[in-house]
Amino acid sequence: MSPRDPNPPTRAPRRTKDDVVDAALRLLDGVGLPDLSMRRLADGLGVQPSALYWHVASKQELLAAVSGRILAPVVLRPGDPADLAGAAVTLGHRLHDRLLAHRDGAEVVSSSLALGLAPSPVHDALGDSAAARVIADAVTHYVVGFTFHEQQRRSADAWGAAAPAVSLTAASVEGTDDDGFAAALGLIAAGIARSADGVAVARGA
Amino acid sequence: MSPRDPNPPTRAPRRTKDDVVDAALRLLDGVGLPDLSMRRLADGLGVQPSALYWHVASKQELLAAVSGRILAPVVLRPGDPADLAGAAVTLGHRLHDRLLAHRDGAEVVSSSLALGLAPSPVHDALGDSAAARVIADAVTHYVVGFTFHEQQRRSADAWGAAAPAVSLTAASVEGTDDDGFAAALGLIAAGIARSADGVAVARGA
DNA sequence: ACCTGAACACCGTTCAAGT
DNA sequence: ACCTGAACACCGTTCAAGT
Repeated sequence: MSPRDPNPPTRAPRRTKDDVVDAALRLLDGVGLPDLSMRRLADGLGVQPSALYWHVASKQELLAAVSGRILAPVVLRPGDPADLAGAAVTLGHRLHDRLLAHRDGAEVVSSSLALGLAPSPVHDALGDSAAARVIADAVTHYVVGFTFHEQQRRSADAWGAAAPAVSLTAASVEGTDDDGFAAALGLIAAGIARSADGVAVARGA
Repeated sequence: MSPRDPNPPTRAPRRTKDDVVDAALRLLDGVGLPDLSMRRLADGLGVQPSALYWHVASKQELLAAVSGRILAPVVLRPGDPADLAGAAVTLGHRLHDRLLAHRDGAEVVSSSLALGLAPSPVHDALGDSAAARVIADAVTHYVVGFTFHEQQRRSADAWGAAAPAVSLTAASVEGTDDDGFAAALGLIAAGIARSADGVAVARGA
């Protein structure tokens, strides 16, 4: 065991920032955002709470990294529509899917985006022309907001079955949310197709 | 001073739920959502923290009541456009204005709406036809999300002047946000006008 | 009807010190 | 480089008891 031994004596296992973000994402899925505390996270990693602050500067920065993980697959891929409207709709659905893939995903991403701590994947994918920015804004805020609402409804239904409200009016139990989601996204797409470049809108008081 | 004296001896001033909500809204404007605690609120009212729980069941219920106050003026008024697209745009601008009128207004309203604890004024104003619901969803989520982002940007700029980013690309310093906002809202309006009733949208993987 | 006092079970974050 | 130990300054909420 020379000082340069490539296999030094096994020391206590140490963590990397990636490990911490991994653990945070799994804890999020396990207990939800309200119960995702730095102390619980440290517990799961077998570490003191203060140790986390060697890896991340704050809880907000950690949640931004978690958001980055959630959003990573929201990109344009070969074979995707080349026109702005088509690409925007594709990205919108992909974003929706990713947010639903993790408990409270929309809420986590919503605040990270608002704080400017996570890059917006739709903006990144569509480029930074003026028209693209407007479209990315509309799609991103609509999808995140809709999914946030959707996820709260689901967890409320799951916890207490406090009267399924007026869900009788819906024909299909599972298809309803997705249909409403797709319809409004189509609305935005129709707006993109119609307004092309110049958008005129009357300012209502 | 009979037992039925209409002007009984002045007792210690007591609070109503309205007083508590008023104080919460003023405290929100003063210190922002992260520092709006039940203890601070109780302090301002000259009361023990536990006393608040006689008036409200939880902090979330209190914030929902605050949201209700913020959103109260978001209604259709005589003289407003009668068509769905025009009414939706008018309500969108009115909602935007109300959210900006209070510190962290968009964040407070965003979670109250997601939790279903505050009624959505755009949905209420547009009625509950299938088309109206889709439009109300698009407008509400877009406006709340955009304004949430906008308010975080503003308070970040205000606190630390940590590099105004790429704001040089914008011609007018103050008009920029509003222009982007109106453009995307116009996009949605154009979608409403175009899709009329039947919306066809291709589901991108 | 409205509130106090005291407690329960927690938080995020900092920082000197250890290895 | 990575973590411990201990503390600081807080939280939301409950509940018996007071007036």
